[in-house]
Amino acid sequence: MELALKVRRKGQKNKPEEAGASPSRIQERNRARIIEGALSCFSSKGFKGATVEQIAEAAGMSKSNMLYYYRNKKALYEAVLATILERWLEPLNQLDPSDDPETALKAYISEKLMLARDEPQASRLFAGEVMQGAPVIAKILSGPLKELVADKAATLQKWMEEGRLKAVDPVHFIFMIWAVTQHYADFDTQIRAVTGNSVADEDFASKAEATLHTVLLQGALK
Amino acid sequence: MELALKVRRKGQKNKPEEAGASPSRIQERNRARIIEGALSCFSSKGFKGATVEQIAEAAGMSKSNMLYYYRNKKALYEAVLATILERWLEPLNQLDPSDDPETALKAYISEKLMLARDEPQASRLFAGEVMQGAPVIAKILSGPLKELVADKAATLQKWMEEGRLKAVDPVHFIFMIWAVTQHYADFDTQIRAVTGNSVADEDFASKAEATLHTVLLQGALK
DNA sequence: GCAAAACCTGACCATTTGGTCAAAAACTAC
DNA sequence: GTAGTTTTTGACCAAATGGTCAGGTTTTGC
Repeated sequence: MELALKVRRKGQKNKPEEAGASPSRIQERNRARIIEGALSCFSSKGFKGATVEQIAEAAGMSKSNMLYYYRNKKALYEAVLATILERWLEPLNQLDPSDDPETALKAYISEKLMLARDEPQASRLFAGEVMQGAPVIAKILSGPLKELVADKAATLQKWMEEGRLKAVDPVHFIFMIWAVTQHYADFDTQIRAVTGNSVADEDFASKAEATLHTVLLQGALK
Repeated sequence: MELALKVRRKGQKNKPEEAGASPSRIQERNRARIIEGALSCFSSKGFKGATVEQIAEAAGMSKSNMLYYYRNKKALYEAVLATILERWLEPLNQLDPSDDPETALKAYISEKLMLARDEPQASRLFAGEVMQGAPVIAKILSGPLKELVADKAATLQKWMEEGRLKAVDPVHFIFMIWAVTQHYADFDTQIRAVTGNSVADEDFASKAEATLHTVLLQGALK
């Protein structure tokens, strides 16, 4: 099993910075650890607040070794963002014009809420990046994301014209869904303080999901 | 006009740290400048990311002089948070059991949205503090805020029992209002990138307000 | 087994940064 | 004007931190 995986040849250096060549087992493992540790640190302390030493410790290796894999702090930060970005924006894609609006929206809301539950750190990192003016991901927001939103807004618009959805501004409606679902990750501390519970708790998550479904769908469906 | 304002006497030192004695004109002015500059810096760069030098510059004075008014960075951060906190949590108070639910909720949503428009930096600072685990305001969240939410949840509950509001979880409904309104401040960068507009723009704010009213109220009213 | 490459380490350094302090300047009350 | 107080400054410092580097260790391909 797993034969012929080594493509690298002698005399062909494979510096870890260059993503081209196939990474070794060690590299894969360490890269994953580093990203994980960095996500944890960056999301809870911000870019400046997280130190490379802390991240290295969270990743279970020395600072020097970590810097062997990622040139510097900024490159590491960008790598973490790149890792979470796709998964973060992707779910919106599942909205299809040929779907039943109620079913599709319900599923989308649930998926976003589960994402907030399962990856709260990613949510917070993303939020932090945007709140600081999105210095790293600005182009993605005004490029691919903008197009994606335009596309899905058109889908909502179509449903409205078919009389299956109330006439509300589709873009603002999308923002509403993002806001209420991500809130459960980003403001988890506040929610814990106020309710004693968190979206990590199954019953609480169900209650949240039910409320979002009721309000958003009854508020939007015709 | 403005007679007899000087209460201080000779031989009675008035160190700026002590909030007791009446502050001088200069002190009042400088304190205000500092808080303003600090809010701007902290909200856009986070606690660690903002340097005392930058804050001092934003406040239009030397670092040393700023530290004459606030012992250290942490004290300054706490002062900024204290300044915005009351205004931030207060609006919820206007929900009164004797109000008409539709009118009251509409007004509350609008007020929160206007707050996001007028004080986006405060919103972002608050969000950042909570996202990092609310190290400074934890006690306020689990104390006064928790009580306030419990009280207002009871108000919503009463409206539900009177059949004037759909039976949804009142606490989650409050969270929804917070989430969608603050989103316009906290994610302003993303909203700008995607739509080209911001809640700072009047027409855009109206559109947002209308959408929030429609969805949240139609989703909650009976 | 033996290069060569990949991986890892600890010592080291330059810079940034929060904060101190002594003394000068400006203001206030009389 | 002058003495006492408040305000302001700039020089200074210690700690933290991001990053480098020379060299050691392990792994890999053959």
